[in-house]
Order: sequence, then C-alpha cells, then structure tokens
Amino acid sequence: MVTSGSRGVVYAIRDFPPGCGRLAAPINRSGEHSVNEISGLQKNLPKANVANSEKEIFPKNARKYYPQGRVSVIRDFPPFCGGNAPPLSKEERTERTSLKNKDINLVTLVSEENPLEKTKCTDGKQVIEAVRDVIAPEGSAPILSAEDIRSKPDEHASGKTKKQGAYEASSRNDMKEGMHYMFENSIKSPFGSSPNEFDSKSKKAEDKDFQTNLSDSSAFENELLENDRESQEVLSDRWIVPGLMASAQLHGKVTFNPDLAGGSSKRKRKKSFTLLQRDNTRKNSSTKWAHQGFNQVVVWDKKDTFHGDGQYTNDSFAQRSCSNDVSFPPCQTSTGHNDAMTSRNKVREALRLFQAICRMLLQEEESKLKEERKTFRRVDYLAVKIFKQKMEFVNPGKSIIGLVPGVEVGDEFQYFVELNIVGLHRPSQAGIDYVKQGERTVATSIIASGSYEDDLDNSDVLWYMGQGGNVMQKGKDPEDQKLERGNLALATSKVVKNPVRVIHGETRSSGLSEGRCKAYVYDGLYWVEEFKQEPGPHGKLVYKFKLVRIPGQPEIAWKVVRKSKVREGLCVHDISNGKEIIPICAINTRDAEKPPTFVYVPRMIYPDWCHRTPSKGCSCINGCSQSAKCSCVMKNGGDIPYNHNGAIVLPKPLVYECGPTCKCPPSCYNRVSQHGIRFQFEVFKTKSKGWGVRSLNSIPSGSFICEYAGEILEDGEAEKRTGHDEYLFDIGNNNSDSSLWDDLSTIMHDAHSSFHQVVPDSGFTIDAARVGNLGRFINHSCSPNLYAQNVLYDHDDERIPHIMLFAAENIPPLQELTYHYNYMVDQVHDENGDVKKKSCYCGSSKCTGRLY
DNA sequence: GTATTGTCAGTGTG
DNA sequence: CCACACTGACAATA
Repeated sequence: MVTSGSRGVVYAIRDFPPGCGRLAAPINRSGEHSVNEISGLQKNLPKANVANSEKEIFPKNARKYYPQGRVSVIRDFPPFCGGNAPPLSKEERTERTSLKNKDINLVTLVSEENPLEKTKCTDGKQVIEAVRDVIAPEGSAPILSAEDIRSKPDEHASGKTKKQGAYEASSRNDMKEGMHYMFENSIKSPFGSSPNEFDSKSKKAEDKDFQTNLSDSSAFENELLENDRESQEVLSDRWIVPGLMASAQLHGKVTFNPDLAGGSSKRKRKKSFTLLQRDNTRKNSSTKWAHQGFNQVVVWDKKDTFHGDGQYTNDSFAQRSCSNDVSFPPCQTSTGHNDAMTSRNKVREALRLFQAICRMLLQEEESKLKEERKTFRRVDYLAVKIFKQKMEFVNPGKSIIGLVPGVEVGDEFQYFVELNIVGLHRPSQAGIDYVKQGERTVATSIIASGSYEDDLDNSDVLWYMGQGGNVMQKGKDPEDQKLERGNLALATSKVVKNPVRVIHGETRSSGLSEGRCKAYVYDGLYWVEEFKQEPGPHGKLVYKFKLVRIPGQPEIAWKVVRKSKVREGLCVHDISNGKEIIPICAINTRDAEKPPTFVYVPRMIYPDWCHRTPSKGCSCINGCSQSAKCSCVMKNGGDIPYNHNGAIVLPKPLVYECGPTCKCPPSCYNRVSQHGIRFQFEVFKTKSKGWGVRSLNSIPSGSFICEYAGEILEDGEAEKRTGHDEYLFDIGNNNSDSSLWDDLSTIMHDAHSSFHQVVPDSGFTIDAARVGNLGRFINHSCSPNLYAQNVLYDHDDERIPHIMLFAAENIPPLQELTYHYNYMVDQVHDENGDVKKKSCYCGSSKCTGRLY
C-alpha cells in the first residue's frame, strides 16, 4: 500500500477493491504446524458461530465497500496512547541523558582490566555502539566478550543467600480456611492510641511499635478511622490517580459516568473462560502453534461476550474515569499532554533500548553456546549495567506513589529489571516496593508472581502474601513473617489508603527454544483493603494482603482476552481460509461491514517474468551457529540476526535467512520469518482507519509478525494500477524507519553489519490489492510498534527481498499493530500528476498531520 | 560486612 | 513430551 516518490496514487484507508476471490491453494508448510491443529481450535468454537461464519466468510453477493477517502477527522488514537507515543525528539533525548554530568567509560566500568578509550553517549545510538564496541570492538581494540563485561564476582559468600519470601494469591478457599487460624484480638495498634500520631510530627518510635504484634487489619479499623483522614492530608499532594486525570483536584465522591468508562465497568466478570494453555493442553497436544514465548492460546466460547474494540486500550486511557462512589484522594493537577507524551516517549525509548541491548548480549551468549559454555549468563544484569552507565533511568529518584508518568495499564515487560528502569518498581529483587513518607513507610508497588483470585464476579481482588520468614532458605527453619519492611509498608498503606501499583508477573508457556517464558504486566492501581495473618504452606504464619483494584482504570487486555469466550463482532473465522498456520479472524463491532474478499496468499508471489537468481545455500549440517563456516551467517556479517527465541536482534538493511537450498534443518535459528505467523492475529474494524490488525497474544519485542505479501510489479505496471493502489509497498523504501528507531536505525555501520548492501529503490513494488495477506490490513502510524525488514531466503535477488514486519517493542494483546508507511510528503501524485495530500490520524505527538 | 530478597537459567521429576 | 518443582548463582539494598 505504500508507494512514494512520483509513482503512484496512494490511499491511506484500506478500501478493498472488488473482484477478489479465494482461489489460491493452501500452502503446505513442512513446518511444525498442521492444519489439524487449526481445526483443533475451531472445534472449540461454538457451533452456531461456526455455521454462521461459514456463510459469512465469503458472502456471495454481499460486498460492501466503503467509498475511498472516507477519512473522518476523528482520531483513532488519543494522543500519546497505546502504540502511538512517538519517539523522543532530539532535545528530549539530550535532556534526559545523564552523560553531561557523568563521564563514564563503559568498558572500564565493566571491565577494568581492559580500558578502552572513553566514550560518551548522548543518545541510544551511541549506547548501542558502545555495546557493539564492547562485544566486538573494531580496529586494534582488544576484543571483549560479554563475559569480560561482567565485573568479576567478588568472593560472594556463596550459599548464604537464597530465600523465598513472597508468595501470593491464595484462593478464596484458602482464605476461608485460614480464617480459623487467625489470631484474634492479639493486636496492638501500630500507631498507638493517639490519632495525632499520624501527624507528620508524630513520635519516631511508632514504626517500632508497629512491628510484630499486628496480625489483622480489622481489629484496629475503628481506631484508625480518624487517622485516615489526617493521613490523607499528609500524602494527598503526592497521589496521582489516573481516573482523575480529567477531574483533577476533585475531592470526595466522584460520580460514575458509564459513558466515560469505556464500558469496562459494565463488563461481566465470570470465570468462564477457557485458557487452552492451562486447561486444554493435555487433551490437545497440538499447542505448538501460537507459542512463541509469551503466547497463550485463547479459545472463545459462546456464553461470554467481549466488548472490546480496536481502540480498547487507547480509548480507555483517554477516557479514564472514576466509577461508582469510591472516595478518591485528591490528586495532582494534570500535567498536560505534552508532558505526558514526553514521559510516554521516554518510557518507550528506554525500554526499546534496553531490549535491544539484551538481544545483542543474548546473541553474543548464544553464539558462544556451542563453543565455550553450556550456560547463559544473565543478560538482564549485563544489559542494565550498560544501560545504567549510559542513560538515566526514567522517573529517577524516590519511588513514586500512584501513577508513574509514561507507564500505562497493560504495559508489558520482559525482565524484572525493566520495571526498575521505568520507575515502576524500584527494588531489584524484592517484590514489595515502599517509600518513606515522613515518619511512615508506605508501599508503592508490588509484584504478584502468582495468579489472581479469579473467583466469580470479582476478578479485581488480589490476595498477596507478604515477604520474609526464611521460607525457602536453606539451613534455616521457616519462621512467622514479621510485620516489617514490605509487610509493614503494605499494612501502613492499608491504613493510610494510598494507591499501590500492582505488577502481575506471569509465567508463560515454556519450551526449549522459546527462550524466556516470563513476563510482567502492569495492572494498575489498587487499594490495600485489609490484611491478616494465617498459616502459610509451611505452617508458619504469613501475612496476606487484600488488594482491590481501583475502579475506572482500563481493563487489562490479557484479562479481557481470557475472560471473553466469544469475540463480539466476529464476522469471519479465518480470512486466510486455512492458508495460514493460525487462523485469522475478523472482528467488527462498529457496523455490518465485513472484510472484503481477496486472494489470500501467505507469502510473496513472484511472477514468471521475474527471474530470480538462484540462491546458493549454506552447507551447514549441525546448525548454522558456527559463523565461520556458514555462508549465510557470513552474508549477515558474521552473526545470525536472530536470537534463538526468534527475535530479531536489530534492524538491518537486509537479512539473509537460510533457505531451501541450505543443508541446515528447518529448525535452524537462521530461519524465522519464512516459517510464517506465530501469533493469533485478528483483523478488526477501527474507528476511523478502516480495518486494522491486532493480536490476542502478547508479542515480545523483536518478534516476527508477518510478511507483506502481494504481487510483484515493475515500475511501469505499478503506474497503471493507480486506480486502486492503496496496497502498494515500494520495495527499498522501508529502510528508513527513522521515526521508530531513531538512534538505532542509523547505527548499522559496525563491523558485523552488511551495511554496504543497502537496498536501493529497486524499481519494484508489491501490490496487495488483489492478492495479499495479513500485512495489507496493517495501518500506518507516525509512532508505530512494528517496522519493516528486508529479508532474503529463497533467492538472492536483492532488488526484490521479502518485506517482513517485526515488533519494535513489547505489544500487549489487543493493541493495534502499526508501522510507518514512509510516505514522502508532496511526493505522491494522482493520475493527473497533481500532488495528492492525505491527512494522518495516528494521533501521536510526532505526527505531522500528513500521511503524504 | 551481613542479612535479606527473589529472579533467572538450568536441571530434575512425575 | 510437557508442566511443574527445585537449585545454584547472582546483584542490589537496607
């Protein structure tokens, strides 16, 4: 759909040309996924829906096309929401880098034995370069490995540590059982008897008094009622509650407005979902599909409904509103859009940078796997060490109470330490973060690595188990948990009633080559409602804290996806008609329109006239990781461009995957995008941009999304198709996704990169109008979450690489996938040669307002 | 220096 | 084969 220069007329809106059929034969993939596996999923779909959609998939006479150019002024995404936060401007980046003040030598910092010349970084690009230098410095500099980076472990008293303190999320049954064991009335108010002790001038001894004698929150409830009021005043100017962004300074009760709540509070909460990963895996052995690391396979069932739509997250964010009659603390005045956007950009950029460093380090570790070691190093530690010396953390300073600027509900993180980087959770290890507030210590955030109490009608309640007690420590007997540190802070938060952030740590399906299988999701703000002491699994007393989600926040996408069993607005079960490994359904909750039909091909079609030069494959038999021997790896500059979990390490001008003439097996790590889609995608009707694409799964940064498939056209042919050229993609024009990577995209000139092989404007265009795949539905954004990557695997003609889309960041479920179309403003012409203009409605702060 | 903390990656078990 | 449990190493903080 993208064309630039003077070639063609371009439409931003996906209008579907008539005359498309579904003729292409299914493509057999030698790969892991069989059609049976797909039908396995469909078996689980309600019969009524199946039958219904069978008719609906390709309606015979029911084509309905929107007129072209039907773009409303309504913005699809609210500013700085969802995937639309733009990259930082130069000024913003410069502003936030700490290196003006620090003069840090990365290498000496991490390895004092091998000092290199000093480096100063002012942006992410330089950080990446520094990482490259460390991993494989150019010239005569000594070569350092990731191992060298690691500071030598100083004789750590080994065997001293290891302890497990925090468990959480008991079921409601556990709670009832535990009630019998509760200590009663053995409680002494931690704050003494005088309400005045909540005053900021209260005695210092109170925390100590608070210590060990408290086992139940209810017993001193009355006593503290008055204190609450006063304590709120102490803290009030620090609270930021998202629901009040639009009604800052509001005190007391807030009226609930269902229209503003994004519908979230109207949703039924029922434990009626079926999660294949949990419940069905044993029966259904074919869960290999849709697996990559983060994935859960979701099966819909007919009882529940799904109210979400494409702008779910974004709408909700924009329209956060308080609900019901919860008394909110007063909150800070809204900081304004620009600040919020800047914060959001900082968070996104920091995470991208960190994740890129991680992938580079992981690549390095993996390349050594066979040669030297059998085990990986902790790339997260290495990465954060590098990151910290070059960039400031976001939201530095004391732990924030309440909303963290730039972090939105639903944001996902791959490593624990990322929470630290963005200021969401300060401790590097502990699950409870707290901050001193005058004389008291209140909790600011917790990480719940267990699961929610997903009991009927109440999925917003979390029972969190406290920390401490020597539970898993070797050589020590478990003890009763004490009301100190995190436990004390949570108890105080209960009394003081300050919001506590909850981060939900989730272990995802694991597999050998899937890499990490854990992720953290920011769930929003909670109140600590009560706590109690009861026997834990080891028999000793533990604290349990009841946290209740503050209403009015956006619902968390993964919860929505799991809860709902039927996709509301489901109009097509599989737009690929079985040609993709994983079915792609179509959702329309806005009107009656169905996705238009077209010839679905999962991959690029090369016409006869296109004489592709035959690809000369490598002759690796035992995999292609030994770089010196593999011709494909050499073409990539000496490294496999992918991690073993399938994530692309960095964007490159051109990636050479192993192909059909290579001797390596299909499981070769240098084969990623050729295997096709790995996630459950769905096409959905957006508010104002026509159809869009989103995923039901969490997508880790660097993951392959899909190819942009279609017919290959030569320049002349492309010109003739100006009638419906909204699906043109100009090959060679996708190299400058500068808005996305900003720093990263321009740093491909290191020794490892095959930078000299820049793909020029090849004179070829992909037309997905009549023939195409999922990629044709993906919309443009000025601050996208995907980027296009040139890939070669089945031929050597660099003029016509495959256009492969990859995730630029972690993408939560249901967030729209977008990439930058790379139009050049005033360079698009219509059939008369006049300059065409099209407005962009992506809504990001980077948005120029013009698509072309 | 020490105690505390929980993750991560690998290994073992059912 | 898969899910889960367990373990050693680890780094940061109070």
